[in-house]
Formats: sequence, structure tokens, C-alpha cells
Amino acid sequence: MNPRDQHANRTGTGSTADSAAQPKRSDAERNRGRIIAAARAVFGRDGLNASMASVAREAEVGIATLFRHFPTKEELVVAVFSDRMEAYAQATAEALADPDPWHGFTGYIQEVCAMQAADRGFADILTMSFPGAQALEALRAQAYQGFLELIGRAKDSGQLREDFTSRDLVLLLMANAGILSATGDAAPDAWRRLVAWMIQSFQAPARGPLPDPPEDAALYEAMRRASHGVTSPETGKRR
Amino acid sequence: MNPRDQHANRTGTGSTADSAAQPKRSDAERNRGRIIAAARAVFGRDGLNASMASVAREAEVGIATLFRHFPTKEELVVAVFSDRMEAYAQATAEALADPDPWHGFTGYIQEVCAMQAADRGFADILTMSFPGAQALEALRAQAYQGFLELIGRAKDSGQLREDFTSRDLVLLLMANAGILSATGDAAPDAWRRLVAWMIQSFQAPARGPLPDPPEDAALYEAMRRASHGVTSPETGKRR
DNA sequence: CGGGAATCGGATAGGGCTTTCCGGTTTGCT
DNA sequence: AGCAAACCGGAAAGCCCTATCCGATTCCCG
Repeated sequence: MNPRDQHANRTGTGSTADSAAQPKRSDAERNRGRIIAAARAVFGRDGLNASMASVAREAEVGIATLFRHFPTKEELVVAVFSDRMEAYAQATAEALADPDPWHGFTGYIQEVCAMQAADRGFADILTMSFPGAQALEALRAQAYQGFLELIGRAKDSGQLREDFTSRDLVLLLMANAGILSATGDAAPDAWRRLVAWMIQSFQAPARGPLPDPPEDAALYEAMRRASHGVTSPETGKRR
Repeated sequence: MNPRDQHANRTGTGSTADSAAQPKRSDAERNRGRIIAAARAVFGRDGLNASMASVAREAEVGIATLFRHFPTKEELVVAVFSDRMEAYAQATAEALADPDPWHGFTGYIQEVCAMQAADRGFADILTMSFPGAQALEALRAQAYQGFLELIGRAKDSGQLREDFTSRDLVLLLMANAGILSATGDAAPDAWRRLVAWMIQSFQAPARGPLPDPPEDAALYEAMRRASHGVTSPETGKRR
């Protein structure tokens, strides 16, 4: 209808930033940078529930400018967190390089939880799934594969309980997100204590039986649902 | 100005319900019951973020009727959850009656976390503080005292790690709330696995040192802040 | 059974959120 | 310098939230 409606989706396939795909006007390029920087700050401080308006305010651009660059909130989230997700995936590689399997395993868990603590938005992302953002999900899958390898080595070395599952990391990430969101910056190091308790429990030998972990499919479903309250205002019942 | 504006605050001092303080009209009494029953169902299913409108809809009363009975959302919350809070406080008494200190201790933790899982609203309440609701806070304090006693006995029996603190229960409740809110009913038993991991880690002997737990004051501050996004819609930034 | 007061409940205020519209401004190229 | 295309950003639409207003209804008591 309106010839003005050709939203700028030439920047990429909707995934991460191709950076210099096509030269845009200088002010557009500059504003894109300001927006991403602002979003990084705001999401990091307030989590993914921060409003688009607050991002625009922080970036000192109009709200419409924000939506022209990122037609949907999810696209902004992907643009902002693709690099953190890369760091997340790469952390498994570094953990696998550790000669001590147990040290690599525990170090990885602590590192990931520290990343959650350092960036409230990233903490949300790790417990959500965005089926539409292939770039993000591919990196998550990559990290998952690396973690599986990490688990195998730690079990083989006899230092990780045999009944530990990759789903237990997901549970820990969800639990950690709960502590982070509850304590906020009133108790910024509280999460370390939880992680320490859990890691000591992961250590072999087992101290007792455990209830079965949730199915992979169930956890995926939960993560997929969680991402649905983010783009549009809270419906008042989800969660 | 308007002679009709004398909102019914004769019901009490603004705290909990005095129940049968003053005989009201039969329809008022009936509606109060419907509202509380509806709120119990809605908060239990959707958590404290459920809207007042949804409670009114479930109760099949007008929105104004709801607000006349409970002028603020917090008052409704207090009225609905005071009995659950009593059960919470009483659970410590039952746990203390257990001849095996460790069994009493672990049973209590599992019981409380199960209460969180069974009622999403109560899960929220346990990680929040409502300084204005003396009744609720008194019960919480009572439970806290009982738990301290439980801790002492479990430590004396040599089955609980010496470095366990009452604050660790708060952390566990926050972590559990995180898992519950993330998994929803996609993985309704996932929380049991977290609790089992944690309890096994609490068991003596210690497997290693732990980072210091957060200060009591810091946790209280966090719980106090958390309760602020509940009565009015999320501001999106909250300082 | 009738009247007055207590109670009900839809409409409304006022604010936040995401997303769209469109007149005004800036940019880059000639 | 000049001009068209690209871009900006405030205002507004549409939805959900808490909380209030006020005409219509119901209850209770004499």
C-alpha cells in the first residue's frame, strides 16, 4: 500500500549482522550503532523484558527509528546477543582444551553462569528458545554438542556422577536465572553459592538416587513457550 | 465530595481479614467467598502476575466488586495466601516433631518446594516480602525461627554441613521459583531434580568450600523489591 | 410489601507496551 | 547549490493493566 513500507531487511537474512552488506546513509549507520549499544546496555541491566521505548530513549533516537532498523523486538534481541552466543559456544571449546576433564567441566558451568550474572538479558536468552532465529539456535546447538563431549570426558575420568545429564545444565541455568532475577543487584554474588552447591553435588560418587530429569522435548517446549511473552506485552497469564 | 466515597475500610485495619467481624449483606458475603476462591485458583495457576480482571472474570463478579472488597491487589493476595502461609509455618513444627533430624530437615525442604510447585502464586510469595502485611510476615518469621531450630538439630546430628545457612533455603526457594516459572507445566516435575541435587549437597561431610552466602539484609532487600512489581503493571525499568 | 441504604458492575480514567503513520529533515550526488 | 531519495521521530492506534466513578440493582428491616 504505502511505498514507504520497504522495511530495511536487506541488512541480512534476519539473522546476525552482516555488518557492511550494503552501504546505507551515514546517519542510518550511526543510528544502528547507537541502537545496538543502547540495547546491549538496557537488556543487560533490565533483562529481555525491557521495553523498546527504553532502548530508544537510551539510544537517543525516535521510537520509529528503532522499529525501522529492527522491525520486531526479536530481531533486535538477535542482533544484540549473537556475539554473546558465540562466546557461549566458544566457551565449550576452551573447556574441552582443559587437560583436566573435571576442571574443564566445572569451569565451563561457572563461566556460563557468570555470563548470566553479567548480562540479565543473556540469562533470559539461555532459558528461552527462538525458533525463528537460526543463527542463535545453531550456536546453541553447537554449544550443546560441546557440552555433551565435556560431560562424556568428565564421566570417563570418574569425577562426574554417571546420572548427570545435559538437561541438568538447563535446570541449573533456569535456577540461576531465578536467583539472579530475584536478588537483582541487592545480592549480586548470591548465584555463586547456588552454583557451588550444585557443582559439589555433581561430583562423583553419587550420594543417592535422583528423580528422573525432564525429557528433552519437555524442556525445549518450556524454553519455546518462555520466549513468547517477550515480544508483546505480558498477557497476564503466561509464565 | 461524593457521599458515596466511603469505601468499605471498616472491614479491618487494612491488614488481613477479621473474617466475621461485622455481619455484611448476604450477597456481599457470598461474593467475597467467590472472589477468594477465584483468586486462589487464578493465582495458583498463573502466579501473582495474574490480573485483577481475570480474577473478577473467574469469580463472575464485576471488576468494581472485586476492588470494593479488596481495595488493592496486595490485600487480595494477603487474604488468599494467609492460610497457605500458616501451613508453611506449621510445616516446621511437624518437621521438628520428626525423631530423625536429617529426615525432618530434608522432608521440610521438599515439602516447602512442593508447596511452591503446587501453587504458582505461593512460589512468588515465598520469594517476596510484603512489609505492609504484618500477618504474613509474622508467619514467615515464625517459620524462619522453626527452620533455624531444624538446622541446629540437623547439624548437631552431624548429617548437615556446618556451613549451611538459613539463607541457603531462601536461595533454593528463589532457584526453585526460577525453574517453576521457566518450565511451567511443560515439565511439571523438573523441580524435584533440582531439590534432590541440592539436598544431597547439603549433606555432611562437606565436599569443598563454598562462597559466602549473601547477607540477610541483602536478601530481605531483594525480596522487598521483588514485591513492588506486583501491584501495578511492570514499569519496565524499576530503578 | 415498601423504602432506604448497602452493594453491584459496566464504563472510564490514566499509564505502559508494541507497532504503525506521515510530515519534516538530512544526506549524498550532480 | 540544488534536488530527490532516504531517513528521522513525535503522535497515534490498539491492547492490557490497576484503580475509580456512578447509575442500576439487590437486600434487609420495619
